[in-house]
Amino acid sequence: MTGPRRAVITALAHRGGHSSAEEVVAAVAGVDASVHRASVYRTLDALSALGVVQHVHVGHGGTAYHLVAELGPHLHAQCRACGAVYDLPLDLLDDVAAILERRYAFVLDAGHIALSGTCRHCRADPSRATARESH
Amino acid sequence: MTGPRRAVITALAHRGGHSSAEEVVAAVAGVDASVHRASVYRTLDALSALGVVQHVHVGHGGTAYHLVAELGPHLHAQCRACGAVYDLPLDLLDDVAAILERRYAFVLDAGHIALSGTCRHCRADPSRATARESH
DNA sequence: CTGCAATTGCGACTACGACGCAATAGGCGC
DNA sequence: GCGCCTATTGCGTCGTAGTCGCAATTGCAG
Repeated sequence: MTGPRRAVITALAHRGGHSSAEEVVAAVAGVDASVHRASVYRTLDALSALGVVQHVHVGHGGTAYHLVAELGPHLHAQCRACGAVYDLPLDLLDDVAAILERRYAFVLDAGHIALSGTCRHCRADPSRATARESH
Repeated sequence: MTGPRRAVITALAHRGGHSSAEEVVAAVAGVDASVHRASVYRTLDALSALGVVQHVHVGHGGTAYHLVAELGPHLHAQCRACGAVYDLPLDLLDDVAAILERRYAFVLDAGHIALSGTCRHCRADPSRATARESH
């Protein structure tokens, strides 16, 4: 457990919730300015392998990282219009996972991607949308 | 309906299945070498808006495009180990969509992201994995 | 305290995609 | 068929996200 690794964990804890890799880089710089960008990336990979952090692929928005300990395992959904990421209960896709396993022998890793759709705010007020994915 | 647009549709049809943007660029070059990279990207966006093509965010693998007419609307799952993308029936997430709408007023767009997991081949033979997402 | 393997800092590099702008070409009305 | 106006294109450049090779460093075990 080296300096940079502690800095990454500290930064993730300090920010809370989901952070993009580049946000983590910035937050780490605030903890220990001598830590290099590439080390943050490598550390995030290493901590993923150890199960300390999880990463989620968010459709349009790249990759998000978060501490597992902070919220426990859970699922994600992203609003296509405003980009917000919502947390969902872990069991939401249990039935789907069972079907996939039975019919296709495919083992689902539900927490690894964010579902996509439109959140209630953006349904009501489409102008909320930041200049995100309109295509 | 201009030259480049036809070239993109032709290229997509010629390749069949799912193609990354850069694969489309390469295929288009084979049809009409004078078509610029940026035009392919813009055309894919335009055709998405028209509903002629669909794009899917595939966890680790970027974005994939396909003609809607070719297979009809459907869902996707990607194997985290080997990167293969599988097609799934459209109704697989209907129950989940209903729950999300009822409980969170979130409108699910199930076809827009690929579910993640491990396919039957990679379960049986982990060495199959190309140098993809191990983290 | 010493030595070795793992990790780090660094910079350059790739890939994917977006943007601004001037030139071009589609297709509509006539 | 003709000309005009708008949408689209080609082009280069920029930005972002992430990776790589390598030499220097650091953690840790003995």
